[in-house]
Amino acid sequence: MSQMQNVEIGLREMILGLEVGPGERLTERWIESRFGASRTPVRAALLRLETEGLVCRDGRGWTVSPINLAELEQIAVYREAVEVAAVKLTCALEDRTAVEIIEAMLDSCDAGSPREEWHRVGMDFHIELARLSGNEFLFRAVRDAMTRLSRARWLEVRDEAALGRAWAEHHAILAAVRTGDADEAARRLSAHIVGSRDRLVTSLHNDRRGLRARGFAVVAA
Amino acid sequence: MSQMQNVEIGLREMILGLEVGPGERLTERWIESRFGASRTPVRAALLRLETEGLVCRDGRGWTVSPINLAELEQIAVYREAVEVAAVKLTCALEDRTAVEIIEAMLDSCDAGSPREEWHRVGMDFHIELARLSGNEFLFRAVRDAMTRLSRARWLEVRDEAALGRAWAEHHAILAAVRTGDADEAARRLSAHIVGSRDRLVTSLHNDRRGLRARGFAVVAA
DNA sequence: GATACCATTTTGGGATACCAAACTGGTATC
DNA sequence: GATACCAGTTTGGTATCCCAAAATGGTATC
Repeated sequence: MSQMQNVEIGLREMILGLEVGPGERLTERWIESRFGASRTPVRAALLRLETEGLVCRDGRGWTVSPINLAELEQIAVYREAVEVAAVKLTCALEDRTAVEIIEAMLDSCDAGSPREEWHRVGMDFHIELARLSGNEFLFRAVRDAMTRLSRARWLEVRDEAALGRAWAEHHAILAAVRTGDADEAARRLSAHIVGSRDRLVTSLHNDRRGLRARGFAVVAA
Repeated sequence: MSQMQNVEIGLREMILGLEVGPGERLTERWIESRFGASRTPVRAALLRLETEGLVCRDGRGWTVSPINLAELEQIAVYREAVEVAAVKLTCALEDRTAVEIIEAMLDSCDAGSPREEWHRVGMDFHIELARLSGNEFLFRAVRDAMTRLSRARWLEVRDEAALGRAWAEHHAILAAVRTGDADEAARRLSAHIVGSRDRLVTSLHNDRRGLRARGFAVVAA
């Protein structure tokens, strides 16, 4: 494992896990000492994370990207476009048995599962569903979009009801895919993405004061 | 202008302009001497171009990404998803007068314009059309996809008829956008992308021997 | 007390030195 | 002639050094 991957993976985990807060300043020297690497791999890692939207330039320096409500809304529109395209492709496949793997993944989560598990499975559902399409670009688009959404989903004040609703919607989408009903799958997927976005943005909007109090920069829509 | 941008822009131009052939090996030291920069900015530039898909790793080293026919086909599907989503958003806007700027851009190309001009305008049409949607992610997706297509479009043996057809299709799409007919715009845009892809892939497939003879790596579909 | 100014420190951009791994070319062996 | 092997070279990965610009903090001035 090269130092660059070390820093890239470690720093990404810190950012996605909110160990460094959105909006926080980062210095190359701090990262250097934090991971015991020199500045060369640190800079390489920062350049990569910049393309993922997890860090951004702040004048000359680096900043952990703030949570941006306007961006979250735009991402939802983007997701709708690419995820619906992907699921339609998947429905057109002859062999759609792979959906069962995703169903098993969903079912591995139950009431006793930790929050982290629900969080991860909720993202992987969309990523793996896109992967089934076989289109590398649609897949990467979904994966990258979910990465950008990851922190916001952590911050969302999720009630149990929302988790259960998402779980049911995911299953309904898979059921449509299993039968090859592209229109039904697309309709349900669209509704799911739009609904999730609304709940997420509303929740973050209501909580933005508390989040800022925790040192998390939240940019309004 | 920082050295990193220098190298990034210069190397991107060399790759897109086919001054370095698809599949060609690149060494950091060669780029270093070619642009009079040290390895630090060279590495930063390579990392960026890697995310654009213009260079890729080849074991430990770097390679100018080969032309990949399978990738071209997948990109077309991806483009269809994001461009259609973007144009539908644009049709839903109240103020769509900005399409006139794009029409003027198209009209700036005539029979006397150099090939480079047609090439650039043909890409910018799609990029600027996506920009009108106001969705940053859809815009970036289209821009990045067109960047990846750029070299293949150069290699395509274009007859005048194909240029004229694309020009007419572009105008027809804009006409539909101007009247706000989202379905019509989407239909025409879809057909245009699919048709362009077919011509492009067919042309490259037929020419792949000649291209390989020129030292251009072409990966089959 | 507010502010303008200057010395100091910090920071990112870049250049270079060093190293280990991979590659190359030639040679010796069969 | 083919092949195994070895020394020399090249290459990317990393660490470190230098520099100019920006941030910082203290001080003098009003």
